[in-house]
Amino acid sequence: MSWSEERVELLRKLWSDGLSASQVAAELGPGITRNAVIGKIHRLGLAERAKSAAGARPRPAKAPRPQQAASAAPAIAARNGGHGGHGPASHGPVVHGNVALAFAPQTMAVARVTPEEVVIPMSERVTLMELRESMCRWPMGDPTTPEFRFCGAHSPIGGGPYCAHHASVAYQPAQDRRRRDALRAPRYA
DNA sequence: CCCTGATTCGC
DNA sequence: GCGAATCAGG
Repeated sequence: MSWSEERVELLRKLWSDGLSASQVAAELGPGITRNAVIGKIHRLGLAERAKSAAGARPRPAKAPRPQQAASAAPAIAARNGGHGGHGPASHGPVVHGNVALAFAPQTMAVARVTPEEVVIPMSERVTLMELRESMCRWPMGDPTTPEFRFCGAHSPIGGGPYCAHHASVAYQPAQDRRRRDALRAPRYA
């Protein structure tokens, strides 16, 4: 992998946009590491960035709290904390089942915010390369375009795939299944 | 432990 | 010039 003019140009753009070195590396594709980016940045003399970008939070750590549905989320974590099975594959289905219980009739009325109503800025979303085990895997955008991203918020739901907010929608009760499925599995022409 | 950028130094 | 390894820090 060499630094073609194209790559350097993209590097300059993304870096000046305030993306972190690892984020830039992910955008440039496999074969370009965070270290490679940082090294190049220094060689290009781009080390000093505008403070606005440096002070900003490049990390997608905090997703906006789902105002009311959040109260149901801890119940899910509590339930999952107790059993023995480890590893994503083993507890996935269990999470699903327990969540259905967590959203008992008295609590499920609160899950009225859809993912589309919660604005997660592009800068906080993550690409597949940036997605970590600890991040929310909720897909955002059209997967057939380069703009496709994942939510990326750190998922507090005991080892589950989604952040509290998206879990609240993903696991809506059966009566809302039609709307839920429309949100989860959009068709792309 | 997750991440950040900075620096060194063998290639 | 390049970037993995390492460092110092949040």
